[in-house]
Amino acid sequence: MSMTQIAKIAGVSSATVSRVINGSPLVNAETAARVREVLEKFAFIPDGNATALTRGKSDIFGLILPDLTNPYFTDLLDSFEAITSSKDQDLLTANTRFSPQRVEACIRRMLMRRVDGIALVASEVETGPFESLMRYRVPLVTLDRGQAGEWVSDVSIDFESALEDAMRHLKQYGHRKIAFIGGVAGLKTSTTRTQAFIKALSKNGLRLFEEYLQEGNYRPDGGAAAMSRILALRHLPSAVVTANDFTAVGALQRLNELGISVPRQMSIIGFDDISICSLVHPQLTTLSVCRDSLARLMYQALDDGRTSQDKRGRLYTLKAELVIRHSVANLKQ
Amino acid sequence: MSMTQIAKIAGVSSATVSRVINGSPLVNAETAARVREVLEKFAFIPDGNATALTRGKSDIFGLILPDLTNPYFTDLLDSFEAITSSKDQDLLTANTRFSPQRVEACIRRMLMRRVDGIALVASEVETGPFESLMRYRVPLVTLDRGQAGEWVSDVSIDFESALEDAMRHLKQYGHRKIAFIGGVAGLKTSTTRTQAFIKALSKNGLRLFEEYLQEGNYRPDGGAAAMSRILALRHLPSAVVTANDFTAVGALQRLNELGISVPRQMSIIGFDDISICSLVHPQLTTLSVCRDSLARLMYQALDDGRTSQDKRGRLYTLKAELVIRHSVANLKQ
DNA sequence: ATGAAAGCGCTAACAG
DNA sequence: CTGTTAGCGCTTTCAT
Repeated sequence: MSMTQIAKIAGVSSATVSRVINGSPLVNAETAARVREVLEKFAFIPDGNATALTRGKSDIFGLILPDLTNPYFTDLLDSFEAITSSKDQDLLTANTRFSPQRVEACIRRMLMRRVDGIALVASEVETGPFESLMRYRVPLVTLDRGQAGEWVSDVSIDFESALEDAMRHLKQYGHRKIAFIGGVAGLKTSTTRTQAFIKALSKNGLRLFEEYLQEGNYRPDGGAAAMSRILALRHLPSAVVTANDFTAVGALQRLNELGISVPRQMSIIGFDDISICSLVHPQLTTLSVCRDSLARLMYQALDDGRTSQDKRGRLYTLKAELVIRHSVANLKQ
Repeated sequence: MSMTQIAKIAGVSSATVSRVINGSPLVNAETAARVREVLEKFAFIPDGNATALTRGKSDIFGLILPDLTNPYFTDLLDSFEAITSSKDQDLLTANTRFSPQRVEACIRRMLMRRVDGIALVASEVETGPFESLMRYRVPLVTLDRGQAGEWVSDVSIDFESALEDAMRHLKQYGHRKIAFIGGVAGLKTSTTRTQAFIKALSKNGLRLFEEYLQEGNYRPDGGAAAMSRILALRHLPSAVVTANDFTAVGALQRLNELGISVPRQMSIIGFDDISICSLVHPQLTTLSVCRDSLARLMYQALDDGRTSQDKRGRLYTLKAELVIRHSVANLKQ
């Protein structure tokens, strides 16, 4: 069933049908009613491909995520989908599983669909793809890259100030020896977080112990492994801060396995505030990143890029907030 | 940049360019090479909307999920995406958040995109939408509805045999008083699971206590609330089985909060085997549903519907497997 | 207020 | 092997 057929049946032209469907005001009320009747009778659904073809835009957005196993990202998806679907737009989702090749592949697929914008959350990607993307003039927004460019915006979490808050909290509670489990060494996001940790330490006049800087992989197993390494150290820290909650949960699990009491014998602070934080025992103190705000910012960046005549991408920053639960001990009591 | 332009530059017709792009064998190697050169030079990406329009199919699949907060569903998404992207197909994701209205809305959007198939995981939906869908002849596959029809297949988890395994396990360990936390009353999937539990009890010669049948909501808070209700009972069960892991995790959390030791004072068995199961303490014994198999089955059902001339949908069943971890006590020791 | 017609970018007969 | 051509279904001037 096509618009032309509907038109024929309703005794009008396809142009009129199109106008009715798109709510154009320049259609006689009676005609419109008649058309609508036919439309309903045949439960007509216009072909979006044709629409996209003529309009040159698709009302589809693309979201590229690195790990659908991590609630942080699926929460982001959740929030992002809520926005697009509320605007009657579609969402193309892709998962790179940390593979740069897959990033290329799905960007290409999205470009084929002529998406109206791409939200790229794949920190492992170098600048290469972006430059090649520019020629297609698709609004792009990235997460935690900390740099913008033509057609590409970025929203970054303010790790520094968040980690400062965490350090202050730990310091107040009497912690002096604090370890950090980061992400995969080499990735830019990992460096950012580790540097932020180091800076936060010094800002609070806390000493940095090299062996307290451990590498993780943003996943629980990495957190568990790093925790084991920390526990093997001659001098144990009293608290561990992690690059993300998923890591923290893994660390906690290892501690639980070994019968080491949290927070009595070891304190933990995570990052993100994924729902598991309040599902595990003890509930995890963490630095909360609001995924709704994140999604809103990213969507807005994309939308701005589409709407405004200005091609320049912007830099957005989002604060994380310390959420105190039960994984940090007060050593001063 | 369009195919016609590429054609002009390469000094051929757009048909030839099309052939080159689609790897048609009937193109002279030299011509092909020349075209490819131009294609590369301009980093040409064909317009998928035009392709979809002419071909009448889009190479897009739709996946409709009820709750992106539940790892069970995002795992399914993960697996499903792996399949589609490996075939260079796109995936439109939608989240209904348990709202039937949103189901309608996103089905409509997917129909507009002329998706090649829809995987609908939204148990709360009545048959209505399906019948109206049939007229569009889009392959559809549902989860846990247990019925097929024209153009709609279904893959269902075999709750009965899974729960029988669970009951046998509990019985062997000396459990006699077993509670069940189900889903939202009224939903078909909930009834299915509760009935399966009841049947499994009787198959194992175990007695059913009406007050041990508690309602949940498939989410942790529902599990926690139900657990509280169970704990308020005069005669406590020694074990609790839940309709899904998310519920079990909530129940466990409540138990942990109250200082009730699992499994010493209360045993738990979940359903699904989401990753949190091995992240919480103690690690949860559960009935594992392989999401990869699930996704593969659903995809296959969709693909069959597309390929085969036979319009009939099929019924698929997937077994769940008991995974023994540390949340069930052996009362006989 | 409505229709005719051109065209979006691509594919697939059909010719040659 | 390659080009011509006729659409696919919709939107959008431009007339009327």
